[in-house]
Amino acid sequence: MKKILIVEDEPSIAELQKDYLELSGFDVDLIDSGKKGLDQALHETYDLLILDVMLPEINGFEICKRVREEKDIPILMVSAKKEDIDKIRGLGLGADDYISKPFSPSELVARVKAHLTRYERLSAKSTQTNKQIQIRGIQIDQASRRVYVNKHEVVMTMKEFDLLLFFARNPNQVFSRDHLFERIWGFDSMGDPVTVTVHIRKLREKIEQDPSNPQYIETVWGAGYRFTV
Amino acid sequence: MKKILIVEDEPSIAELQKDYLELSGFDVDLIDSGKKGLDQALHETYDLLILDVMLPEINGFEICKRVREEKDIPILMVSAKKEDIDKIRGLGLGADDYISKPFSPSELVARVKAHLTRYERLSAKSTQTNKQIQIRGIQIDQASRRVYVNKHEVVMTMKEFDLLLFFARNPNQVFSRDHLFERIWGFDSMGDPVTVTVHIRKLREKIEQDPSNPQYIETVWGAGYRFTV
DNA sequence: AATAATCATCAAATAATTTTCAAATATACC
DNA sequence: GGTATATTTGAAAATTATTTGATGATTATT
Repeated sequence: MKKILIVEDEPSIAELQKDYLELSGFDVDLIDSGKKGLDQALHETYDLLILDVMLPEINGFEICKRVREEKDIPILMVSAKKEDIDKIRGLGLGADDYISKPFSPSELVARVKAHLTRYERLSAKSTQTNKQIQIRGIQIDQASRRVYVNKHEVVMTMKEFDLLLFFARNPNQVFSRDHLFERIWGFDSMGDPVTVTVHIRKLREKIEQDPSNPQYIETVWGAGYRFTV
Repeated sequence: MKKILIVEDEPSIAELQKDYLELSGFDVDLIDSGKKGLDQALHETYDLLILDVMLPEINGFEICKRVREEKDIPILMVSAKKEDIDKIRGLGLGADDYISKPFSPSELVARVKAHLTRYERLSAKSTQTNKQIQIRGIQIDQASRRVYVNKHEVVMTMKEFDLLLFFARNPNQVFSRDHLFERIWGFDSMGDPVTVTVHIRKLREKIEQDPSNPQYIETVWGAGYRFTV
């Protein structure tokens, strides 16, 4: 869950922001003074910062600049004054975005989400991990089409891989030979579904400890096969 | 000088954008069709992209998605429709910002500047490494287009270099011949994807110890090729 | 304009996968 | 327990994909 810090001294606005962001599933902290806000931002870990420009003690510009020196998180500035907006733009403060008051709460939420998404994209190459399927001792990397059984790589042929992937994506369901043939081979493919059997065997030889006693791909008599989790 | 690509089919708007951005010191290219725009965006180097959503042939969403898969530059989407704006937000396209028509030119310039600044800030750390790719025994210097295998320079032709660079940027992923052909040769390029094969071989002859037993660019039967790290 | 380098095309050779088939084995039902 | 039905298995045949070398076309360089 993403943590957001809001530094805003006007209670009504602060509460409005907090409510909407929490409703969208964020973990929100609220602070009403610039001094405390800066301290909190520097010493706690947040994923995003929302700063009001006009604040007691230390203003939003100053906080932005100071935080930016140390932290690399998205910072959104909020202000009612047009001059402020220009200042945010012009001055190289390192703010990521600005929102002018009055703003619609949904606009705020949209911006927050956009910045968090972008930040994730730029910082971590998280794209790699979401293509991985891990089921019991079997790990499937879709992008590289590699399969590991108990951490050891097992080289699969195309049909074997497709079959395994299909099972892994639909575990604990029984599929008939005909059904599997349609799904993996294509519904307009000519040929005989019995060929599925042979591939099941090949697959078992590669992933099962004892292929005649399968622990992953089980035979369901009269119905088909099931990848058991 | 920062290079910007605008993909916009309405000449009056396109010219307006171009004029203002050039006045602000940017180097601007203008393209009026989605297909050509995507091709240009993928094969030239730009610092920022401005995409109209409604375009002939290929729309802005599609371009955004495809460019994002390869390039890590700010993308601004432009649209008149409110539904589009919502779509840009909602769909995880990877757009960095959206601008609704009609827009003030100064607003556009401000946004462009903001995104370029932010992007520079974020990539500042990795800037050195950005131009150099080092994978196992292979070092690629993008700026000079030089390749070193085990510290020894290997001279590459254009296609060989492009192919290697693409693989190096996307390691451990299987790409089909068709996919590679689209990416390296351009998606609207006529010709046959089998030509990829020949270049793969040439590349292997240059970077592999034993080209018939490749350690870097592996053949994944029935699926394509994979640059293994 | 000549030369060199690169790129595209093709067909033969090779390699790997997929399919087929029949015998063997297992399961369900009477 | 016996029979019909379903599944497994092994090996060979058929198919499909990839590699390779040679050749002509294109492009850049001198």
